[in-house]
Amino acid sequence: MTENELVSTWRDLLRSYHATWCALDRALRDGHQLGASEFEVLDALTEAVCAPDQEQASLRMQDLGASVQLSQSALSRVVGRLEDDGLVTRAMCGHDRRGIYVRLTDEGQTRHAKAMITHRAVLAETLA
Amino acid sequence: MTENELVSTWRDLLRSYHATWCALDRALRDGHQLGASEFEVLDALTEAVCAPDQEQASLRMQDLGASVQLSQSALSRVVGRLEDDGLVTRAMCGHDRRGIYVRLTDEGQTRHAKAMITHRAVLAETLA
DNA sequence: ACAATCTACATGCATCTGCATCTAGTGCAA
DNA sequence: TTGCACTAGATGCAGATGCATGTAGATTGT
Repeated sequence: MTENELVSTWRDLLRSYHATWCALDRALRDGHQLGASEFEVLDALTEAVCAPDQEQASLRMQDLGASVQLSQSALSRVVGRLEDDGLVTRAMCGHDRRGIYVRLTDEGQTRHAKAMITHRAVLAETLA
Repeated sequence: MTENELVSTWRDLLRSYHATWCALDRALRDGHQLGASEFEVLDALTEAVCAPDQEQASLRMQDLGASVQLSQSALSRVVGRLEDDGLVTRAMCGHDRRGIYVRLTDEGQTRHAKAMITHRAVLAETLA
């Protein structure tokens, strides 16, 4: 890949990323009172395969962090907002009391399910 | 493109974007005291093809805005920082006194030329 | 058992961003 | 000319982010 190809690949990437992210954020905010980051976290929680001895649909912060493009501090705050909104709960982890399990509430599942329709629609329009 | 393909395309896009942007920002900041947005603007100015009756390497804010993934207000502030840093100058546009021409200074050209090496290197590593 | 070290998550702080709005200048219409 | 709508760019403000650090709990070596 030549340097010029590299640069124009990067510019295309920037362009699609921004267009899609902005469209997603606006659509989710207008239609579902969710930011794009909030949705990413809900989406990761929904998709999480449950490990054997964990509660349903719950993930440790660090596992969540691995599926989401957010720094550790940003993730902590996004989860905080979701908790304030009643969409997730935080629970202590029994065998490692430093750990926090994040679990979707029923309302969280519902909100995510509705928002997902918007999300997929925006992707279909914008990434086409 | 199925919905699943769409979603995984989007996730890949998110991942490469974040990895590359963060790497760029860190490398440019550490090595050249420039944020990634500042570099984008310098890069756009450098590449600008000069319209007939305009000064060399200068662009109106709105033309700059078209080449860069920033809102109008964010662009205004990035240019402000670059000006404070002595890398660009703002000049009134003669025939439309609302308009502002942004022009690279010599130091701006020098700084961009050095930073470009880092920039291209990071792209080569991270977008590979 | 205890001290030192490491890990998980939260938080203070500075910075950056977008939205809405403001100011100044342009252009058209009566 | 005067008035009104429109455009270019700057800025107040609220919110989000990352870095550095803080706190509490776990782990390791002696």
